[in-house]
Formats: sequence, structure tokens, C-alpha cells
Amino acid sequence: MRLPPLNALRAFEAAARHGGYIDAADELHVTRGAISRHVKTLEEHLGVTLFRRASRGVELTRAGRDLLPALTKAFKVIEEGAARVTDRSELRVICPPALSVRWLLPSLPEFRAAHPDVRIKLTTDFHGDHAFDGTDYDISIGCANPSNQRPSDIRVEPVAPYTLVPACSPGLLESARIRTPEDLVGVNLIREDYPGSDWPDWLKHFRMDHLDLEQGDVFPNFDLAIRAAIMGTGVIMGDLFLCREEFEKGILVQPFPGMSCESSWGWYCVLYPAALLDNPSAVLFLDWVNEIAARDRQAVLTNPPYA
Amino acid sequence: MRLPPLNALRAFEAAARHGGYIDAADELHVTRGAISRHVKTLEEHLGVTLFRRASRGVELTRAGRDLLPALTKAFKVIEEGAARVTDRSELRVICPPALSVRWLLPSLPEFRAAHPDVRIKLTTDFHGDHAFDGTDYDISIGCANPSNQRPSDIRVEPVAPYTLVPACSPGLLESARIRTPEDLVGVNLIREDYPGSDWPDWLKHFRMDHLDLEQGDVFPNFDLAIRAAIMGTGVIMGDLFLCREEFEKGILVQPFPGMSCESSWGWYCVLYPAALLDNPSAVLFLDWVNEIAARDRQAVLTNPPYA
DNA sequence: TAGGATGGATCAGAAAAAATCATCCTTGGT
DNA sequence: ACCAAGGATGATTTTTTCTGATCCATCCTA
Repeated sequence: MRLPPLNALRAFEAAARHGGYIDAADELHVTRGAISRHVKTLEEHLGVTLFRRASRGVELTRAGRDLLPALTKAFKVIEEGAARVTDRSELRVICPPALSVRWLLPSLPEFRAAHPDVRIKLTTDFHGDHAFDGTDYDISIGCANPSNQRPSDIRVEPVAPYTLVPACSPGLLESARIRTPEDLVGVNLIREDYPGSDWPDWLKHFRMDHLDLEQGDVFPNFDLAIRAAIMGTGVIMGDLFLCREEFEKGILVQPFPGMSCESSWGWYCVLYPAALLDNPSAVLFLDWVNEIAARDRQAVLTNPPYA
Repeated sequence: MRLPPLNALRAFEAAARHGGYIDAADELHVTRGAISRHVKTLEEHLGVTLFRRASRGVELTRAGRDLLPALTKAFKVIEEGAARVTDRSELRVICPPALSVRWLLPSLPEFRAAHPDVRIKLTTDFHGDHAFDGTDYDISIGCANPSNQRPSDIRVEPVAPYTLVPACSPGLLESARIRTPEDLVGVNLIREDYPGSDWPDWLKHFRMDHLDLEQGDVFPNFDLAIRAAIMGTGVIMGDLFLCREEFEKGILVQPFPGMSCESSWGWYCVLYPAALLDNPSAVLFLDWVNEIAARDRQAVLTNPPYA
């Protein structure tokens, strides 16, 4: 059975709910005549009388009484669905797993405490530089190449450099006698199971392309890879920003101090549509992100390479 | 929040469900361009992008994905509601309580057994001659004055006369020494709690208007009043058709044989819109009603007054 | 018991919405 | 490189919808 004319349904629903055409016409901002016509159209489509035309006004027939609740409910579902989709009262933020878990998430409670009225909806997942267009999320935090061409209405603000540097536990450094990059041959080179390019980037930069990566252990994300490295499992291609704490504590060390390079993925960045600056809550959040970014970035840039 | 344009919603729902405009256009019997426009309209209304325009076809955004299920559900609710209201596969019959319980209902199983595929939905309630117009019910069985003016498309077929005749138990007849209508003074005149006119009609016909009805016991319906009379509680204004069995069994008797008159309510009749004759199931039912009506009516008309 | 008020139905014309047709654009596949 | 697929778009036409005026029946009130 084909769907009845929707506008006629809406007119009937309003008329039935109000028990008359005049109030319905008022609600829908049209004239009585329009409602009258709609109801007639609907009755003809259904082949059923919905209103009994009484002396004074109209009265629902049984069919009309049966139909009304279904329509009221349907329109309510539509309205709520639309409202939910339209709702921009919460900031939708997406951030890849390692960055989220190792940097953003630990500080987020601080922001939430300071601004309890700003609702942040954090999605911890990959979102790729290329994909962000501000439709699915308001703010994307992740790797991005600020120099990449991008629609002019998308703003990109750097958070911290993505500095590739091999890392392993002090124990492994000793036991495997890793002194020069050549010593990596035969060592377990840990990597993420993600089409990233951290090892390839570094190996290419230092012309070590002959090293075989396929032998290394694979972990579903960078965070787990780091934990494996801490336990002395192997050598990871770390990052000064994300592994800062481990380097400071000395539970991870750099076998080749100074031998670092930037990732081809670009810096860690915050991306958002320029229009977002009209939203005071968003501005609060962006300012705060910049603040903690500057703080943590500073720590990375000023500290000497950890050995 | 005001409801979005409904036709645009339908277009979007189809497009989202099919994952493309072409199939949606096909489903709604319009061109791609129409769907494209509708989606755009909806996006503008909501202020939200619903489809990400990809190289090949479109892809739902998060908002679109969120919206789709609500719409699909809403349209399903509407469709089901409309289908239910449109469904004319069951015959809706209404019949007042006493007539239903004492005449129609006892025979109905016989019809249902003979025609198991004809679904009868019996509502046992008052429906008044005046009210019947074929919208709420297909067939109304009850008191009707065949001579009353009525829309020409409503058929009225007589079932049996509504013949008013006082009745009581043989015991009461003796103990209260009821011989002439004048003996009713001071007797418990049982009546229904319904704006009927059985006693008034009879009293007026035999010029006994001076009898006081207010003293008599009141019962919520005629059936219960009859039971009370059988128990010797008082005198009811009975009816030859509905009390036939009691008269035959002798558990009710007529104090004044021959003193009967027709009710001002008219005969028991079957009312239905002429168009119902296009429905074979309805014709089966109407024929059957006529059949049992003739049978039971005959018994009333040919039998001598029960004394 | 007339006259005004209420509430719906209806008609012709006006306005708005929707659909179409033709064409354009981007992109992916061969 | 070219073609096909799939959507976007502009101008135009068709369809739908709304309006404003008027009609009609009934109820209410004086």
C-alpha cells in the first residue's frame, strides 16, 4: 500500500488533534479551506471517512479515531529525529586512539571541571586528515599536514610535531647491544596494524630501506605497541610527543640520540570549520586545547633528546 | 521545532535506504533531479549535511545515518496506521445489548461455522437509528423506524416488530392479583436505565398515563430487567420478539392478553449502506440475518398471544 | 423567531512547490 | 583517453496548494 499524501496527513492530524479545522489551520499557518481540502484529499485517498460533518464542527469517525494516534506518533518520531540531528549543543570531537589515550583524555577532566556546561562528545577513532569536512564531527584532532590543500573554510592549528624516533627499554638496549641503526637487523621491530608509515618514513630518511619490517610484532594500536616496548619486547618507532612521559621516566630510551625526523603524516593538529568560531563553547574548548598543546609541546621542544 | 518538509523527508529516506538517488527516484516514480532537490531542501531546512557527495554516488554523513532510522520508522507507523484504517476485510456489526444477547449472539456461531472466512466483528452497544451512517460500522442492527427519512444510500430491512406487552412471572400474577391494567397501581414496574419509551408508549396507547413509573426498579439493560421479572420482582414492559422463549416456556406470562402495541422506536431492523451489497461477505451475512429473522419473526407473528 | 455567530465546503484565481528535460561536472574503470 | 555512472543545476512546465470570497447549515441569543 502506497503512503498517503503526507501533507494531507499532517493537516488531518492537526485537525483531529484540535477537534476542528480552525485551530489546525492556525497551527499550520494556513486557512480553513486548505485544511478542508487536505482532509478531503486524504479521505479520498484512503476511501474512508475520517470526520463526520456535524452541525457544529466536525467529529472523528471510528476510522479517524483509529488513525490519529498513529499519525501523532509518527510525527513525533520525525520531530525528535530531526531535533536530535539538528542538535549542535554538544561538541563532537574525534581523536585517534593513541593521541586520545595518551594526551587528550588525561587532561580532559580538567576542562570538564572548569566548564561543566560545555558538553564534549569524544569519539576515539581514526579520522584521517583527508576525511575531515566538519559534517560528522565539529573538531578533529589528529595528524595533518598543514601545508596540504584544503577547503578554505577548514582551519588547521598545530598541536605538536610528530617526531619519529626509535625507542626501546633500557634493558633491550643493553642485551641486544644496539649501538647503530645497523644493529637493528634481526631485532624485533614493533609496529602498528594500521596503514601508517612511521618505520618506513624513518628508514627512508636515514637510508636504511633494506631493513625488513615484516618480521616485527604487530599491535592493533600505537598505545599497545608502546607498552610492549616498555616490557622489552622490541624496538618501536616512537614519537617524542606521545612517549614523552616514558622518556622522562627512563622506561623508554632512544638507541640513537638525535636520529629523529618528522613523520610524513605531518604534525598533530586541530582541524575545525571556520564557522565553529561562532560557537562560544567551541572557542572555549579550542582555546583550552591550544593551551595544553603549547604546554606539552614546549616540554618536548625544549628538553634535550633523551638517551 | 517545526516539522521539516515531509515530501523532502520521504525523498531523503528513500535515497538513504537505497544508498543512491537513482533507485530512490525509481521507487518514488520521479527523476534523479527531483530527489537531488528534495535532499538539498531538507539539508537547508535542517542546516545539516545529510549526504557526503562522493566521487561515485553519495554516502550518508553521521547526521544522515542518525536521521534515517527515525524516518523509516515513522513512515512505517503511518503506513500501518493507514492500512489498518483502510482494512475492510472484517464486517463491523453493531447491535444493542438485549437484542444482541437474546437473539443475534445465540445464532452467530452457526453463521461463523458455515462461513469461517467471513470475519464478523460484533460490537454490542447502542447505536440509535439516527446515528447510523455506515462510517463507524458496516451494519447496524437495532430499532429503527423504516418510515423515517434517511439518506437514500442507507438500506433498512425489517427484522421483527417491536411489540410492547407487559409481562411478569405467573407467581406474581397470582400473588398481586393483577387482572386489569388498573391493578398495576402500586405494583413494581421494572424499567431500563435508558432513555427508552417502552412503558410510556404502552401507557399512552392504553390511556393509562396516570401510572407512576418513578417507583419501579431500574436495571442497566433490558436483559437484566427480564431476569428480574422472571424471578417475580415486578412487571416489565416486555416485547414479543425478545421474550418469546420465556413466554413459550411459561416462565413469563402476559397479564392482559391482547393488550399490545408497537413501540414508537419502530421495528427491529438491519441498516446498511447500499454500497455494502458489493461486498460478497456482507451479502452472505445479510442473507443469513434475513433468514433467521424470518424464522423467529414467523414464530412471533403466528403464535397466539401467550397468557 | 429573526439575526448574528460559528464552523465547514467550495470555487476561481494566484502562488508556490515539485517535476522535468537537457546539460554539466567529477571520477572511476577499461 | 574515453566512456559510463551518478549526482548537480538551470530554465521551463506541470502540479499542488493556498487564498479570499462566498455559500450554507446550524446554533445561540434576544
